[in-house]
Amino acid sequence: MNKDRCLKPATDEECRKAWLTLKDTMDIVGGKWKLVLISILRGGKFKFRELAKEAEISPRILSKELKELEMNGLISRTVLDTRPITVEYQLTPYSVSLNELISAMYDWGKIHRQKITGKP
Amino acid sequence: MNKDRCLKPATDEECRKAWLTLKDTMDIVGGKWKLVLISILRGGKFKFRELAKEAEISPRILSKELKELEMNGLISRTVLDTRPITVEYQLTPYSVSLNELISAMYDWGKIHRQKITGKP
DNA sequence: GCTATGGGTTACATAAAGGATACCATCCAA
DNA sequence: TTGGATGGTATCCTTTATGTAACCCATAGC
Repeated sequence: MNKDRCLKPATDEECRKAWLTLKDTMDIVGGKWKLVLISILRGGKFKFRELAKEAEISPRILSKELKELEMNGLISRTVLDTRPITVEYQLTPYSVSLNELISAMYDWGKIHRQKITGKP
Repeated sequence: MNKDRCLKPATDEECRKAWLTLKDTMDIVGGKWKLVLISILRGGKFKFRELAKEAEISPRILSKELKELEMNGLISRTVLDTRPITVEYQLTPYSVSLNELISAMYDWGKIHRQKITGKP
């Protein structure tokens, strides 16, 4: 099917698949924190508490979000043999595949803000 | 700032703005129904009950989602002078500005599914 | 008046997401 | 043996999102 539009010639099944794919993406980078954490991690490696402080997120939620991002191959978790141990989180090479998407979201957000505020 | 990465040289303030912009976008096209409705409306005009049936969404939620999409200029609502009156919803020309974003979401969803399932 | 159609709204209930706080475990150093 | 650093968990609670069912309003036909 045409990826840009779900036009009438497409079957219902094809249309459904199209937005299921969109839904998959939303499930993985949607929610309040995923893109915030990815944005922060674009700045380099962070330890658990550093991330918590940077994002102003509670440890419970941070822990959950990091697990989900790791499960989806977007970040890696490295335990360092220090005393006491420290854990570093960083983006994986695979996470680069999100660049276009994030860029598109950022661009549209700017376009839309211009439209709403009327400012250039 | 560099729109692709939030690197260390950027100030905290700039980083914050970057993900606030991402958040704006998520607020408008995120959630369970927005992209589903936009996808459906790419197929043409729909009346209220047609949309409800097509998306399998309850009238209460549909009403709310349509109002939000309309407020953001993405769809238009036209009352037709029929008996009883009917109301048509359709995408606005502005909604075309979302094409790149939706395309990027769709592409990444496919890429990611391939990675997860291992299938081509 | 009774019923049907189209476009919703209201009131209520449940599910999912997010947050605050305290706490646990380990290691080490004073 | 007490206390700080680090990486979390456990518990409880609030807020937001979504769902269900019934209902309201106008009009038209019978």
